[in-house]
Amino acid sequence: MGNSVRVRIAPSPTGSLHVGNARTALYNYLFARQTGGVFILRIDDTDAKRSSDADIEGVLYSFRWMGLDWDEGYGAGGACGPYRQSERLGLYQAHAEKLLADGHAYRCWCTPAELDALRKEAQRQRRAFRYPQTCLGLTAAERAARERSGAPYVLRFRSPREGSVDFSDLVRGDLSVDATELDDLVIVRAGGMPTYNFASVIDDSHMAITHVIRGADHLYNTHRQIPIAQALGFDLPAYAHLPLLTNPDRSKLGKRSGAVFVGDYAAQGYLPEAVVNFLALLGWNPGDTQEVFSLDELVSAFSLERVNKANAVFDLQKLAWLNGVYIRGVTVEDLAARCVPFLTDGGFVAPDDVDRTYLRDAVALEQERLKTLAEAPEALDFFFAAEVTPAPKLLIAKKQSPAGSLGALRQARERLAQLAAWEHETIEACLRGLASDLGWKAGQLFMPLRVAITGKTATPPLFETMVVLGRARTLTRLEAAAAALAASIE
RNA sequence: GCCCCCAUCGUCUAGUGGCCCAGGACGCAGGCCUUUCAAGCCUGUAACGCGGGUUCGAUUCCCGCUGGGGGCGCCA
Repeated sequence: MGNSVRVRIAPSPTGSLHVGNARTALYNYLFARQTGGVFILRIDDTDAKRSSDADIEGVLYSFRWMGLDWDEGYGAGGACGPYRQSERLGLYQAHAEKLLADGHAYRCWCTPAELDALRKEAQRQRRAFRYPQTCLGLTAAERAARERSGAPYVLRFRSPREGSVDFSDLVRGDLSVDATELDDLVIVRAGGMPTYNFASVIDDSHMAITHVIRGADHLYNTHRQIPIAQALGFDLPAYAHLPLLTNPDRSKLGKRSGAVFVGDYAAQGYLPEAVVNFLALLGWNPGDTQEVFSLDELVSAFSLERVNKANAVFDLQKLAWLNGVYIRGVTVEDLAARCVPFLTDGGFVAPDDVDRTYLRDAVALEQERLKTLAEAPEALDFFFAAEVTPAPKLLIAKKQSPAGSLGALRQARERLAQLAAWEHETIEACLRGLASDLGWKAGQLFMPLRVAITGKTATPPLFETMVVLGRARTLTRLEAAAAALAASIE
């Protein structure tokens, strides 16, 4: 297994996992699992401005939530550690010195302000900005003077000036960029921190990454990284650039469209299974008509060859549908357990005082109605509320008078109170009998009763609801509803 | 502005020269079922961006255009 697949996901610790990065992680995971390879997690935290342990945990939490476990890397150990770039500075420094010594890199003293002015000028002249290699052209004396001055400097990579940088992408085919388009990019910042493109190349090589699978927004970075890797004498990994996820307006998925973090979807009551399934289908398809996949099924069905090139709009409606599919697919016990956090947040049940049986029976009635877990509090409110307050108007049966409706409510209460057994069949027989005695259609009677015991017009089936609610609650609510209707008639 | 990439129903997509007057899914509309709402089932709606080629024949190949996207940081 010396040449087995090794892939990595390298998030920067921003506290939240962007769904685009989640999709990239998923594809890396699927590819690794399918090939029997190794899935590695590296923390790319070379931007010291934003990097705390808490931020890392936030990102890792989302990976775990999706079920993407990594074999090697941050928190899992491995032979290529440490897996946090801020702890690998010595390695980058050694490579920087090597490039400096062999002329592939040079010091640059240009200040951010100077560069900014240059960029603006280039823009004014309507041409692409490229670092003019000012500091490369310094005379030995000038260079010595700057070095003596102790002024801060960065290290720039000396990009090739001729030819082109070519590679064959696993999803997009042959790609080429003319060397004249390449800039002398900064590889080490003032202060010694490496930049993304530099640290990434070194780590991918040192961690023996065989396939770099990342978003298409990195396409140009690949053209910039290849010369660096070559200058360092590294073997190149294979590359696969994934189509971008976009907003409905086709722009790169970002803040402007609301929820973009995995955590947002968890909070909105989406199941990880649905999110994973949905993300997998954005940019990839199995070649047949299957749409619902477990993570394991994805592992065997996935293939880089079937990844698309065109960007994909992140379509909430399809996610919602898939979420419903999964909600209906899990066991009632499982669903009830998943609803608990939302119910406790809504104040409907106390975390440590949940009547599991009652909760399970109530959830069972809403299972095929819920689109998200977050809907549970509102959907189940009447099961947990001390009382419901139906609008008197809704207690009046269709095509019947207020007085007649009041009578029906009272009779229903009386008859139900006398039932020997509180079961679906007995309740149904009782109420259908009442409707028939009244000369009403069943629906005419059932709707007011539904409103009386739940407070709303859209609910699970009436008899099941009464069974779960129990006789006591049902009778109390019928009584209260009758009183409310009576009051409104006067 | 410059460079690169992409282009099938509103959306996710199948399609690799004839099987396609383009298939599936979500959505939407209608129907069935039915005590409401759902779920389920059925039916319908809707697309190959445009113009040139190549070919007996183009959604499929080539070129151009148009449109869209990404990149152009001492962010990743």
